[in-house]
Amino acid sequence: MSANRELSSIFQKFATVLEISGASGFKINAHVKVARVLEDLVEDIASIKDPEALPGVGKSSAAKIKEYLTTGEIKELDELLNSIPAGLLDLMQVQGLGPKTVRRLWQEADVVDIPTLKAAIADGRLESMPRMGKKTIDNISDSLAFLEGASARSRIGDAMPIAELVVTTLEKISGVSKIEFAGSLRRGKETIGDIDILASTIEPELLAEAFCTLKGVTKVLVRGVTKCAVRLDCGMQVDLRIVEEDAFGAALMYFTGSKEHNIMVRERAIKQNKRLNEYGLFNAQEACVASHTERAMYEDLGLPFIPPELREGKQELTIEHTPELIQLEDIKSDLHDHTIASDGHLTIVALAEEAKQRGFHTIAVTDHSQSSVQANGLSPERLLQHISDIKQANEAVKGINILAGSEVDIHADGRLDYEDELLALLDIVVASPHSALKQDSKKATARLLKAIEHPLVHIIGHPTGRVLGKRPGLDPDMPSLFAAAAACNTALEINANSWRLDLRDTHVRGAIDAGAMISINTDAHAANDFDQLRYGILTARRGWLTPDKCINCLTFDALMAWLARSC
DNA sequence: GCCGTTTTCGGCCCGACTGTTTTCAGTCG
Repeated sequence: MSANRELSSIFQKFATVLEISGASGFKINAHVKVARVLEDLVEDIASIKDPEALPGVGKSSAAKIKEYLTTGEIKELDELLNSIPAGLLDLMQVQGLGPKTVRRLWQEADVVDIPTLKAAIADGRLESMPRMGKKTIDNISDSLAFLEGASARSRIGDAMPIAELVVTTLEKISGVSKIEFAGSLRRGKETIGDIDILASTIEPELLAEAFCTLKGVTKVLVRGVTKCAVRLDCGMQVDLRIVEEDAFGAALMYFTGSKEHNIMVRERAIKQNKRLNEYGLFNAQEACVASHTERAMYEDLGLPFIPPELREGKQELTIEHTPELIQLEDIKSDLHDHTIASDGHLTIVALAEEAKQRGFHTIAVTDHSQSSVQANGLSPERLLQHISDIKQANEAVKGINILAGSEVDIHADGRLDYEDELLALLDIVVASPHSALKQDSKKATARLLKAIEHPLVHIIGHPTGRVLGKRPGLDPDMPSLFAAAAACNTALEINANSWRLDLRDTHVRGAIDAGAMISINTDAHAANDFDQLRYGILTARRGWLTPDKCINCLTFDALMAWLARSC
């Protein structure tokens, strides 16, 4: 919900202002935590009577939330903002500049924003400040230049192949016994800040040297004994940690995070009179009781193994058994794909052959409908011909079932882009929003509800229409969509394309808790689009999805029975 | 500011690296 997003960024801003103002770190963290809770909240914050019931939201934050919802502002924040130059908040985005330095720059060198910082560097004003040597100033200049050209976070679809290339390159270096990526990438987050690589080696110098001279490295940011960091030509930062092999599990757990998960696990250790850090789990006598594998660490803490995708500091520590989360191998069909009939690059047969190679028993051909002119959407006449072509291909291609379908546009008012008589001829109907993606929340909710409740619709494709980093997409009341999807047995899609990942992770959890079924599809337009399925799986796992809640895991007969269900 | 299976008060994760200083503050994750 947009109010959730607004309030989340307001609390984040609050935290930054508090930092610059020199407030207690715990108070700052409390605000960051509230920002995070609001960002992940699926329900509309305005519909929650008592925000204090949310974990991490106390009396004071709840009052601020209510104040904002009623008046559109938070007085305390406004007063704080008035006490410092607004540009100082931008300065906090510069790598290497923290609250102390920003404050000093302001009070001792009249630096109030990025332009005045640049001017201060140019006229040599900073050089006279204590603890401000040439290297520090050079680093600030470098960070400023980098900040101008960089986008904040990378999509998982960009980061994953780079991380895998770094790992496969470095594992060949002499002495390396273990190497794996950790961090938010291992947790499968849709966007990644930087890539964390963890390695064990008997020749650390050799590995550090190989890492710092990797192809594409434009700057070595850190070069220590156990820690190195580089920046790549694509703008991404990669960190390498070198750890003892015996402590690999402890380090992997620590550097996989999330920070919130680590804190929760650490607190659990403390309650058991133990101490946990990146080197292992230690008892009261300081003896290491677990460190080699993550599994051993969790076990000693009395926890089942927690899959990395669940480690977000939410309810994962309350589980009694490791949930059987969905895996790539569980997917037996792809139910949303395009051919050259609309904007795809493959023929029906080529698409089917590609799907067969991936081990699917079924592929659905769902080209665009008539209103998607930009995507060469099919007129009713062309669709009729297409259905005939698909049925013919289904006869010709052995070893896979080809379903005749459509990705039919959901108009702004919720009507579908084909008449019911035509839709009834199809094996499968995926209904998706493609236009009017800025309409208000109320209209978007009504629009999507109408599509979910339509008896001929099987799946809602990329329900919000968001594109990561480009457009936020629709902002409907998600819980009411989940309830309707459960009641009508309409599946909600996780579009696996890494630009979309829509539904997002938190929505997946909300949908399955409400009893709705999920469909994970690649929306393939070309052969290698099938490779993106892994990102859909990671998002699904982050949403605690198990195979029994996903229609793509059904056998062919079960899938056909599900498609034949009545609303 | 938030929280509670010892607690409504007293904790709140903690180590590595850099740059500058000469023993450590600041930043990062």
